Amino acid sequence: MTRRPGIDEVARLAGVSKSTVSRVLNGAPHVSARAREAVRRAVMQLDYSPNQAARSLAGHRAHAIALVVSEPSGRVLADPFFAGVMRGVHAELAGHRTQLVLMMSQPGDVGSYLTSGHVDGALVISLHGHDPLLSLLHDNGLPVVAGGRPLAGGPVPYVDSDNFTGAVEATQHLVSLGCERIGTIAGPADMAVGLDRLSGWRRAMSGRRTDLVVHADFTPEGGAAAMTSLLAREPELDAVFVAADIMALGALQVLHAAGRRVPDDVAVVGFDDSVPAVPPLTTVKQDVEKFGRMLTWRLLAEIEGEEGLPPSVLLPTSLVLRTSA
Amino acid sequence: MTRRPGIDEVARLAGVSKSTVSRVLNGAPHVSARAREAVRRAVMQLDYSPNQAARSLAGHRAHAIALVVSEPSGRVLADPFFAGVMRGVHAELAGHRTQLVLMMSQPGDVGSYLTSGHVDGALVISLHGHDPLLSLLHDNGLPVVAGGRPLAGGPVPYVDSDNFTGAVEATQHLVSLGCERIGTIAGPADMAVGLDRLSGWRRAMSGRRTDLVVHADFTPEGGAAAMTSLLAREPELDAVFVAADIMALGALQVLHAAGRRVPDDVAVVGFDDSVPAVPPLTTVKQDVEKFGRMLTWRLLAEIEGEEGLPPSVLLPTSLVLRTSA
DNA sequence: CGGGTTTCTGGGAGCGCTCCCAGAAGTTTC
DNA sequence: GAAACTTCTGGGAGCGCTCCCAGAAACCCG
Repeated sequence: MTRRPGIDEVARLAGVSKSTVSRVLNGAPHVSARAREAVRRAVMQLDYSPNQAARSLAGHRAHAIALVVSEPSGRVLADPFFAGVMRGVHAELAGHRTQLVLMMSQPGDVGSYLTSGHVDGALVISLHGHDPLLSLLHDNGLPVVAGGRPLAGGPVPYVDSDNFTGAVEATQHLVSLGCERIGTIAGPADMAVGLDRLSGWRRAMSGRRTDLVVHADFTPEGGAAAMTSLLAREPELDAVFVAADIMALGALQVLHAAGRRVPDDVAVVGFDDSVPAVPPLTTVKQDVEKFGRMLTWRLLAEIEGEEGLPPSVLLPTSLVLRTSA
Repeated sequence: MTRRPGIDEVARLAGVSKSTVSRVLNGAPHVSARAREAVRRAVMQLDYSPNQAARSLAGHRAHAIALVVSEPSGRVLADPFFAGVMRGVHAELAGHRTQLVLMMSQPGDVGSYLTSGHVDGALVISLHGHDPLLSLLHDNGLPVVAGGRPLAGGPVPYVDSDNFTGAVEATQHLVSLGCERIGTIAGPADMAVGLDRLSGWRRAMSGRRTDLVVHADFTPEGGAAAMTSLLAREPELDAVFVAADIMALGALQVLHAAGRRVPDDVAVVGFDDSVPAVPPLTTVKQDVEKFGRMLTWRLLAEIEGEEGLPPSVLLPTSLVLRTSA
């Protein structure tokens, strides 16, 4: 590896000082067009790329943000929801000269790592229960935005989908179909996304039987187990609202194996619009890429110290009718 | 944000010099047990965490590796294969005090960024065609390991699944079932993973009709389109080897919509064992998490300058029999 | 056309570590 | 008991930038 050129080499070649090169690189004002052009050419010619470590050290900015997956299992990585969010994060980051550092929260060390100036801010996703991580970061003055409403509340801004309304619409659709015994495979009871979708189902079910609830963990296996138990509890079940397409995949397998036709015997509505299934799922669509973009935009704005930012953002959902209900 | 303690504060509290603290932090030899313990306590007490930027700058090590997704669309992010790999990468990285920086290759800038000492090495995944990225990095002396055999060959070590053998087994299974008109939905023609699985199919089909090939792009939509065109070309089709479960999902939808029963009318074998489907897919299983771990282990070993490393690794696959064939 | 203002520029301190070097302390060997 | 190690320790240069400061150059107005 040939030694990389430094900023002073660029400066020498361009016939200006280090300071001027630095200004050009950082888009600072007060640089003549001539100097700017000379630097640009020198950079090109030397294929210069500034040393990130030195920039961070001198500039007190890490030029990086963390995406913290607050879940040891890494389950969320396999979730199409996460993939979409990540695409959005990347899209928003493009052009910001900011790197994305991925972390999986092993309770304990992550907090102090993050608050030590290694990143300029953090996106925390898949938050469970009353995880103290968020307040830890916030109290240390690190800009943070949560992906999904934190169950514990608190001052940390968040971006979330309108899970409640989405669930209401999904369930109302099942009701309007004339279904009588409508169950739900809910998300984890320690996540807002799980509770909000369940609340939506409850709301739309008001006046009806609301005991057909099984919580699962946003995995296909969890969905399958939940479906099995729902079927055991109510063999006459004729509809189910599944709080995530990924769980619906498992549920669909169980229904198929049990000889129940979908939608004729059991109508199914999912959430996320993230996976193709047989039969194609009627589901609540959310724009996950936008979710990721909003999250990132919000964090970058926070880092830049912008004023008058909305505390939180709720993204709309919409029901997509297909075959399963 | 209260000012973070520096290494000299730790040194003062522990009653030793900066150098000694540094040695303890980096696990260097020649430190007395007494000093080591004193430093450990001071670190604890101050909740000290070293400044990464300064470490990198002074130590000429970034303490980070990049995971480069060589695909602008970000398609691969949504692939369960990628999720598994990422879990493996993380697992292997744990305990190595090394961060994971995620990059999506926008041809051009990535190369010079990576070779500028911002990371100690790179994992390049989802390589298409004769992408010059790999040789660019390698020629600049950056440790690199490819995830999936690079089509262009070259000296870069890689980790891959035994796609050829997997495809042979999958196809042989269809043949042994007595299927007559066996098609394949192959992966992209500019990726080794696509070509190798296709070669496997061809090999197992020797002596038979091998024109029923449609390439697709590892997405459900691509799989659906390919299935449609296959069906149009050969309505009597009675089996299909789909080079990825994620594409099989789309294919299954098309078969279902066309009124073809699986496996009675058309037998389907997938690859990856990554998604639950209706009916459950007979598929070629690969251990993606191990894939990620191997990749990372290999890269870290390369960075450490270990000798006698295997040039490349081929992971075994196995056929999992379920309902679809 | 002189004083103010604004735009541009270079010099150089210092960010918080690592790592080389040289010296102190402790251990072995004949 | 002196020489020859080995183990431990502190001092301090320097990694490659950013950013503050002060001075030079250009511009503006009455």
